[in-house]
Amino acid sequence: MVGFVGELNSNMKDSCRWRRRKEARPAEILLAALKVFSLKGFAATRLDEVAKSAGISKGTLYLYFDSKDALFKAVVVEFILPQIAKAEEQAEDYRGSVMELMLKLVDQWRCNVLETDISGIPKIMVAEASNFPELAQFYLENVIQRTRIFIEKLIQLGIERGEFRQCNPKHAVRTFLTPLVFSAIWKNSLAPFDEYYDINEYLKFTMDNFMRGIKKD
Amino acid sequence: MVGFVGELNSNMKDSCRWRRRKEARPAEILLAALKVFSLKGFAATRLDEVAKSAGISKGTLYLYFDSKDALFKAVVVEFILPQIAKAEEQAEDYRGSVMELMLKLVDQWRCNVLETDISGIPKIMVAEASNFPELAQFYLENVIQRTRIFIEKLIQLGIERGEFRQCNPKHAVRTFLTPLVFSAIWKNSLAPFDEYYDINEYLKFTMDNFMRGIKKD
Amino acid sequence: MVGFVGELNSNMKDSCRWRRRKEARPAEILLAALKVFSLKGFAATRLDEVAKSAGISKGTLYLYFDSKDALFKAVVVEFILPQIAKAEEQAEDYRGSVMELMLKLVDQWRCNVLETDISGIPKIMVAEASNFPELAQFYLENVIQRTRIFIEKLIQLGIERGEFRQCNPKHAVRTFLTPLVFSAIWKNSLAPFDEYYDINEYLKFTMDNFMRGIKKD
Amino acid sequence: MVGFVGELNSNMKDSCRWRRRKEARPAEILLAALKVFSLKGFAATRLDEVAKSAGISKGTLYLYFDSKDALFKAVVVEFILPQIAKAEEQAEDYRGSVMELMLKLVDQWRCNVLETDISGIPKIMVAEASNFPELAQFYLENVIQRTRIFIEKLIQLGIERGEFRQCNPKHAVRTFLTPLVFSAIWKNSLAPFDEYYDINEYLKFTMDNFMRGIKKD
DNA sequence: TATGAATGAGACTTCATTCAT
DNA sequence: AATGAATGAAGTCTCATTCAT
Repeated sequence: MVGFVGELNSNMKDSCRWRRRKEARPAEILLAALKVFSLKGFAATRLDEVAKSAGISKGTLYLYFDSKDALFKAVVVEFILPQIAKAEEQAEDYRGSVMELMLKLVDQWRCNVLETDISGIPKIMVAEASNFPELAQFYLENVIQRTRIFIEKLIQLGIERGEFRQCNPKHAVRTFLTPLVFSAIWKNSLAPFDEYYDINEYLKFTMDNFMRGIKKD
Repeated sequence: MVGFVGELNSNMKDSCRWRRRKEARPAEILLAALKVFSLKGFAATRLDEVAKSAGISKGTLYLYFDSKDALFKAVVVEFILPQIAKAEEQAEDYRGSVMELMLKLVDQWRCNVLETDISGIPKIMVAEASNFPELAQFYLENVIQRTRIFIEKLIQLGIERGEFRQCNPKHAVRTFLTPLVFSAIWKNSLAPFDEYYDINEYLKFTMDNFMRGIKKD
Repeated sequence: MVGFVGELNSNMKDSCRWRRRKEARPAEILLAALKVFSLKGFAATRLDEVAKSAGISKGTLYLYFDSKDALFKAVVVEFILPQIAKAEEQAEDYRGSVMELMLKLVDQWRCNVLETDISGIPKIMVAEASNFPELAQFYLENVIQRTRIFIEKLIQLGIERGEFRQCNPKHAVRTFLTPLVFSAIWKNSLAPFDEYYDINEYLKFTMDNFMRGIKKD
Repeated sequence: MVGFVGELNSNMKDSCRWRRRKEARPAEILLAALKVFSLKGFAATRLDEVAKSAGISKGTLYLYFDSKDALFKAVVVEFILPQIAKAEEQAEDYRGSVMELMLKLVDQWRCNVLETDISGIPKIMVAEASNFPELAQFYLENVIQRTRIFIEKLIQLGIERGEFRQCNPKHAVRTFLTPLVFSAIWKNSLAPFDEYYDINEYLKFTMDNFMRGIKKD
């Protein structure tokens, strides 16, 4: 439930609260911070709450992060970069049609991001971009653009192979990515107030419709 | 005068919480507040700044709005409801294919929302939903669900008329709306940091691809 | 007792606490701050205490001064510069021997600085110089060096007129000023713990001995 | 071992408050603390910095000193008392004129105090007196007054021997000591920001002028 | 109606002190 | 004896809100 960071803690029982845990602390703090930032946004997040949620005192936060700003940036940077890397790896040795690969990537993304706390990051980036310009810049360059380039190549390949119709890949990329990002944002904002809706079904439909629209013939 | 909004709230507890205090409409205040909230988010918005931007003193704000919360809610409610009404009107007397109507609605929405300050509202709703549960509830019921139902009927009609293939309209609605909402969110968050990109072209492509995917054959 | 700043308040009774006093506030705050800084030093001074001593709330301090640092600097700058100007004026139209003038200046200094709260400033400058390098720089240039140059000219004149023996004025200046500055420092540090001692008598003796040592023959 | 200091405190309440906890002398700690306290003042001194400067961990400080207060007091007491004793010894067997002895003492003081880190102590005493009343009391009794009495006897002797003119020794003592103490204070406060100035020359001049003023004829 | 000076609760942050190792 | 991670009290500073004018 806590995603990949949780693994670091999995062999630690609550009983060892008294243990020195310098190694594990940052990951625990980041996880707690991700949760609270995702829920409340940057300004409304109280460091007290993050600390309590991480099982430490407020002062201890400052042993690991210089400031609330630094913690926020670390949350974004530390959680998101491994996801990009992981996605790129998955694509590397793929054999098969571009369409199949793209659907597979959607599935990976669903498992690794959408269904974990990491899904909170797009929302906090979107909400706080103008308050953290350098972070926004960083995110754009290292996450957004990197992803766009990666997907654009696939679409280009699909066009060349005759899987996809002739079209502007720049638009196609964004059309493909929008439902993914949006479902993460929605899940962490209004979905809890909305009636139940199976996001899997949505992704399936949306992607199917995307492929119907973009495939040749 | 106030009744319009009041009616919509009639099924909410404490409904008059974000009603304006005075009859005179401080449109400048709401406009200024919309701008600042859209840019900074709720918590990072300073009432000082809103007041200055509206050309009044901070104290005067309190003649019209009970609190920062109330101002925020008023911004959302006052700007967004007329948009829904306007969209519904436009559909009413339409003669022509469903597809044409839907594309026309996209265009209307682009002019009336995306290219105005109103486009800031989806972002602030998404960012602050969990900090304003009643507002989230209100927004969902009066904006999101109302829009969904409206569009769902169109899609249903399209299917019945044989314009669209047989499919689950619930998913189709969300697939259709996602690019609209997302482009508004993006414009008010990361777009200013992104390279230039013509959002019109994006909407055209996305909607075209949506229609290619959903049309019969 | 409060010195020249007090005059600004002299026509205001306590009863008008409820009055707007934007004009008078800064002077009141500076006076209170001077007292507390003089007593406790910079770091040990609590803004709560300054505020209470000035009869205002903690937040009000920030309407007039950006930070504790800014308040501290303002205290030094605002109180000390007028003293320098006043001293220079007094010297301007003097007719008489240099020795008489210098003794008169000592007397003026005693009345205007030593016996007022302003005497606290040399101590706080000395104590905090290394924590406020720019302030130290400012103080040296605008207070210390200006005073030295002023006195050096007098001594030079005394030598030329044959009142004083041939000597290095650079050293004579410092020899003359040291007891003045030191008595201000002492009064605001260890004197309260010391046995009673008439500082007037000290100044008289010290200056008399200085003049005995420096006069011709 | 500890007795030496202990005896001096025997007439003070709570005298052992600033005694070292262990017998082993952490001379490095006191030296490091002297430096940092002299530079920054009491409150602005971080125990982290003292520890680092002494090459130990922050926790280790507490093996030797009960608190920051205790460390501060120990610094003052441990460094200053031996200086007094040393000065008194030097005077003991002196054969020659009082004037010569006094100038010799100035020279000793210059070597042993002014040119060492011990010169920082007068500044920190002056800066922190009111925050450490008992320490101020102790310093006055065991350093200031002891020195005054010592010098007063010399001056008295000088008057009796006809070296000095008839004058009030109480004032003469302070006039003699002021330049010494002040030069130590200055060196550790504003001097680093001031233009270069040879403090030796100053002392020579000042003492020469003092003697010119006080000698018979 | 409009102002803006004043407030004070509440947040971030620091750092002396503790204590399990 | 020595460490350094952890704590939490206390301070600076912010800003929504009030209220006398």
